[in-house]
Formats: sequence, structure tokens, C-alpha cells
Amino acid sequence: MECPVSKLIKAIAPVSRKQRELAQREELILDSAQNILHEQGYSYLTMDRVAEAVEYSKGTIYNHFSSKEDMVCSLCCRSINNLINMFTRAAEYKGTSRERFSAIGIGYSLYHQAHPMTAQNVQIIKINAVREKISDAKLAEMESLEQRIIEIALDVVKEAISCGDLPKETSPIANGIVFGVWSMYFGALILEHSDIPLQDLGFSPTVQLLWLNTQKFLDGYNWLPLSSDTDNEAMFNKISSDLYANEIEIINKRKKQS
Amino acid sequence: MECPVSKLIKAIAPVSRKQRELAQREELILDSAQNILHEQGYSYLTMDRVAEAVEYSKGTIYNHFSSKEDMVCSLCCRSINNLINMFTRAAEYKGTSRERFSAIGIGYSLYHQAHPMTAQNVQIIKINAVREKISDAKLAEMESLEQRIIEIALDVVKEAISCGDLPKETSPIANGIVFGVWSMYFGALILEHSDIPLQDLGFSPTVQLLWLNTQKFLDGYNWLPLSSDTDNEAMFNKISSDLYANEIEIINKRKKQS
DNA sequence: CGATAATATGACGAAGCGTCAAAAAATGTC
DNA sequence: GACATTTTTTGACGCTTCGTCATATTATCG
Repeated sequence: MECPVSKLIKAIAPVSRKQRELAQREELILDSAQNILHEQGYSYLTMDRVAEAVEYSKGTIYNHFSSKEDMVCSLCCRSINNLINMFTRAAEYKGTSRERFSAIGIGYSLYHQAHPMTAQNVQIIKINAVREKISDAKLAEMESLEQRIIEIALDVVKEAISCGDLPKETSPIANGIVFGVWSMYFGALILEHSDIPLQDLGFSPTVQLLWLNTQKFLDGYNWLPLSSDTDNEAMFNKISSDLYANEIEIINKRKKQS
Repeated sequence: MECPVSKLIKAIAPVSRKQRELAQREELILDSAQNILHEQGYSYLTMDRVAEAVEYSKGTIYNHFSSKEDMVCSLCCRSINNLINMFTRAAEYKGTSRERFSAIGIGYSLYHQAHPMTAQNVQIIKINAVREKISDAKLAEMESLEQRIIEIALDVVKEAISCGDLPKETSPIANGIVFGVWSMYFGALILEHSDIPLQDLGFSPTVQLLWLNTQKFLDGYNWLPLSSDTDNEAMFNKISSDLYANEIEIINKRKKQS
């Protein structure tokens, strides 16, 4: 089901005052929803509460989002957009192709550490019973964003192949590398944020394990320079501070609070 | 919240007629739930419908499960138990340590391909908003099963280290390997079963990518014999038919139907 | 067989979703 | 500026589902 408002907002330029106001209100609603999620968790997020928080009626909220799930999906789109920015910077980082690819992984880790809610949203949005309730338009929007973000990572892989850091034969399975780290990071993300006591199960902190495993994985693909020829911890720290000072700061603040 | 019935069922031996009947009814309920999930999907699964299907009242269902989520968690426990059996067989497979470990991965893939519903359940159960509604007892039960299944994989890694197939230095990061494949398979599983058009995003079939990536990952850890010295496709086929004829059959039946 | 304990039942209250007729506001017309 | 028309907003309402609990039914035991 398409929403009345989204048609208006996305109508062709020029952007009228009304369109701007609507877009602004949409952001306000999303901010409120995000806030509720952050403060009280997903079970507490209801349309009535969002309506109360933004001081509009429920009907108005439904003019922007065809369902609660649609709203959460929009939040996910915002997050993916943020990630796209981070990934873009990572892909342009000065360093070896392997460093740039690793930087993307680090960005993913740090972003979700800085914004744990995002991980939950993404997780929820992937459930089919939830997806059913999202408008086709919004799903398409999200898919196209995912498309873009994958492209960024894939480009780095292709560069690596063309400059010889990866064997030429890797070419037809370039997407295998991207899918590999994507699934690995995504899986780890969910396992980590699921309150599952990984430590109790005998695992080290997730970020460290992820980093280690990424390096082993890339070694397996023979992505030069191999991790045995590199100071991996130093590399991690350098990339983090070079590219993701913001996220690091947020994470540290969060730590202090708890 | 603990359920009246589960206390009874788990009471100390000897198993009385009543206990047997209760346990039997619990299985009946779970079978029904599974059936509804299979036929109609998660959104269609309601306590009223389950009650109607098993021809007991809703109150009686609630004597077995403290909530709908508790019920789904029980379904997950059944699945994990199945996986434990498969993993155990895989770990005892005649072959190199690397083959045995790979066999575990294949088992995971095939099981979820044969029982797609399971993947959904697991996915749902990992959401915190859902977990909140599961009784502590059941969560503990699931955790202990997960503990066991991890242990099986970890033992294979340890054997590999002690027989020299993996470098001695791997010892302190043995759990890294297990976590790596766990997260990779779990992530891929969810991405695959999420109706997300991976093909549209330019990816090959998941099982193939997973198999390839597993081999690269193990190569990265230097788990001998390396994939470059092995016919990987043949290995996959051999392990599948040696260990998982059942699952293959189910998968093929499923294919025919569609 | 009657008393007591255990179990099963389904009507009920609460919560949340999404709708839609009516009210309010904005826009257009003279 | 006053009236008509269109657009937007509102919140009461219907519906679904959850989980509970007083009551009814069944089982157990003296």
C-alpha cells in the first residue's frame, strides 16, 4: 500500500513549501520513532505513542507510513544511507586495496556498535512476516540502497583484481568475497546483539573475532598483502582513527554511561 | 514465567502414565504449530488456531507454553536437537579433520534447506523483543543445546590442532574458527530466507557461495589439506550423499512440488 | 459414592493495528 | 472578505490477538 504523502514528497521538482514541510514532518516522525526505540525498545514502539510524541494524530502518521513496519523500514533506509557514506569514504581511503576493503568491514562493525538499535531494526526487517507488511515502494527503495552499498564493496574487490592484489582467477567469484564478509558480519551482528551470552559460550569479544576472521578469510582468497606480513592490530587502530573518529567517540560515550 | 505442565513433565523418574500423556500432548501441540507455520506462515500462527487444530482449549495450550514465543522457542529446541544429531554424525565421519568440519557446515546448509521454516524460527527467536517473552527456563534450555552444538564443532577443531592439520598456534583462537563459520552460515541463512532477491543483487546460489567461502576461510586458517589440493565439488557431493541422504531427498521432493 | 484436588475451558479485559466518516484547515473564486 | 470546494487532520471505532482467571469438568482418593 502506497502512502498519500510519499507520493507528494517524491513528486517532481520544484520542491514546494508544502513538500518541504511534509518531508520535515516525516523526519520528525522518524526521529521520534528512533527515540522511542532507543529509550524503551521495540516492544514499546507503537503508532499511538509515536503520534503522541510528535503531537499529530495517528491518522497523520498513517499518511506518511502505510504501517508500523513501513516506518521501521524507513529507519533502516536512513541507516543504510549513513553506511553508504561511511563505505564511500572507506573505499577512497589511502592505502592498499586490502586495507580499503578491511576499512569497509570496520566501518560496518563500528557503526552498529555506535548505533545498536540499527542492528535490531535491520534484523527485524529481514523477517518475512514483517516484510509482508512493508509497502512495495519502500522495499524497493531499500533494495536499491542495498544494491548501491554492495556495489561499493564490489568495486574495491574489482580494483584489487585489476591491480594484481587478488589473483586474476578471482574475477568470476568476486561477488563471493562480498557475500562472504556480508554474511559473516551480518551473522555476527545478530548473534552479538541478541543478548545471547557469547562470552558464556566461550567466545572472545565479537569485534576482535570478526577482525581476525576477516583477515583469515581474505588470506584464504590470497588478497595481498597477507595478514602474516602485516601488523593487523595497528592497521585496525589506524583505520579506526583515520576514518571513524565520530563512531569511536559515540561508542566511548556509550561506555562511560554504562 | 514457568508453565504448570513443564514442571510435571520434567519431574524425576519414574515416568507415570500422566507424564507420558502430557509429553505426548506437548509434541502434538508442537507438531500442529509446525504444521500451521509450514502451511500458512508465521503471521497465521495464533494460539487460538493452534488450540483449534489440536482440539484443546487455549488455556490448555497455555499450560504447556507460557507464551506463543515460548512455543516457537520449543520448536527451535527440537531443531537444534536434530542438528546435534547431524553434527555428531558429521564429526564421526571417516575422513580428514577438515572434511569432518566441512561436513558440519554442509549439514547446517542442507538441514535448513530441507526445513526452511526452521530458519525463520531461529531468526525470530534471536530478536530481543521476542526473547523477552520467552520463559527463562526455555531460554536456558536452548542455550544449553547451543552450547552442546558448538562443542561438537569445537572438538573437531581441537582434533585438527592436535593431529597437526591446523597450526599449533591456532589453539587460543580455536573458537574463532567456530564463530567464523557459525556467523557466516547464520548470516547467509537469514539473507537467503528473507525473500531478498540475492540473485537480483548479483549473487550466485547461496549454497555454492557458502561452500566456496567456507573453503577459502579454512584455507586462511591453513587447515590442511588446502582446497587447492582437493576436488572440492566431489568432496561436497560425497559428503552430502554419505551423510545426508535424508535431507537431500526432502530437498528434491520440495523441488518437484514447486 | 461423595469429597477434594487437579485440570480444562472459553468468556473476558487489555493492547495494538489500521480505517474512515466527520471536522478542520487550506485553497480557490467571485 | 465571504462563500464554495478541495485537502488534510482527527480520533473514535472495529477487528485481531494475546494471556488470564472464574467456573465447569474430570480425576483421584478415602
